[in-house]
Amino acid sequence: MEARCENMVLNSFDGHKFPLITTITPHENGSSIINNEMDFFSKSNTNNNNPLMNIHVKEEKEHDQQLQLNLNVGNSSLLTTSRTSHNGGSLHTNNQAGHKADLVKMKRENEGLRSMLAQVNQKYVFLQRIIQEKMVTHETNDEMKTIMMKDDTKQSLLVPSEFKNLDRTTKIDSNPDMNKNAEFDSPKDGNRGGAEATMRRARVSVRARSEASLITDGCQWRKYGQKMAKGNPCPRAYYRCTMAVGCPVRKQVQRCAEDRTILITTYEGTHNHPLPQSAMTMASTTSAAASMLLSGSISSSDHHNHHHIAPGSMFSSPNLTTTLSTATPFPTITLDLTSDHSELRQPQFHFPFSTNVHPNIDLNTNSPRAVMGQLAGQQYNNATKFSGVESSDRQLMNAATAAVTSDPQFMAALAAAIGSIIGHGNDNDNNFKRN
DNA sequence: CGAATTTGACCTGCGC
DNA sequence: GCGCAGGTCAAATTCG
Repeated sequence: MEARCENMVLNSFDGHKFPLITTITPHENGSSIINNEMDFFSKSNTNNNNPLMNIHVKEEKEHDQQLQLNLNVGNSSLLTTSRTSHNGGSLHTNNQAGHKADLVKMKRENEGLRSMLAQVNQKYVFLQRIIQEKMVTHETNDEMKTIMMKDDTKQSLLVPSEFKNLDRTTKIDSNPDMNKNAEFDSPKDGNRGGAEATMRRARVSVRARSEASLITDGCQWRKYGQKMAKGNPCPRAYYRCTMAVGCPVRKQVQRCAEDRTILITTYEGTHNHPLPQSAMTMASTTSAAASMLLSGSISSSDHHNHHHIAPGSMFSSPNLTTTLSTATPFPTITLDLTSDHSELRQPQFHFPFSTNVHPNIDLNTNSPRAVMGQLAGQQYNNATKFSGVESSDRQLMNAATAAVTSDPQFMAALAAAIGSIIGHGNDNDNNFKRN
């Protein structure tokens, strides 16, 4: 569906007769790139009423096949990013120097995006092969069933429902509806069983330095309570979202006891209404973090709470450190935006897998989907290699890998979140490239 | 005067 | 069962 929409956009110029500027750019690998640029500002174009006339459209024919391939895997978010970057080259002047500078800049962007797409595709194929192998051997099905039959209660607590459907999954993204449970809903939702409701009460805590009593997240909040919390002289304030009637989202705001310049904002729930653009960054970030938390909440029955991922983990950036706590009644993921936080020098992503795995992920790409794929693939590799991992854990790892990478909703949220992080980073988008 | 905030009461879950 | 702590409710109060 989304891919078809993208094609509609891409093909929306078919009926228009814009002059085509063709240039040939030598590529570093020896081949040449054919650049076709529609000149919307040509004097010959007397009937130019296309609403996209200010958009500088460039198409690199060399990459048509790759682009289509990624469309087919449902990677629309990346394409959106790609098109957005192209939009940055609007031609509002006839200044030739500026035009050339724009071209050079966009060519660089296109090369980066092409690299991202290639890596995404590579990871996608890799993960798909893994899943197909498992499907062929039925190893996953049998062992997962065995695990589920061992302790139904524990299973329901530890394995999100989308994982239970894994044995019915024959193709990634074949049934997006089955992944809807990745969302966490209002704690007031009475249809939830105890364990499942607990899973859905995942919280995302954001630490940020602020003198103000609230951080600006673009939403409208109404304070409905304040309490003194144990162990903190600063009161905790309770807010609910008032952007829509019945929106289940709550947030708690409290100053850090150790450093009162740090404001800790904890979000719970998912907005049931459209968000303004100003609210999208925070909402998508917290949503993605919560989804990651829920999707990663696969743990064996032992209580080794922390899973450490070396610098370069998916939520790490020069200004973002992520930790996860299972000490609280509800799983809480913390996004630390305080630039001088002590853990910044050793950013960690605590993941509630039972094994003390050190993936040491080499994120040599900026692509959100590639990051996800690398993370998932690396988890799979470590799960299969690590001698101390129990067989059931390996299977759960496999299930998690498949489910996380097959959940388009989660992928979209994660892409938005990482995209927002990248958007605030440097121009080279190297926030995720660490060693 | 309506909306937002404050604040004490109340409810719930959990550990002992 | 009791006490504690977290979370929510709603009447009272404040604010624009």
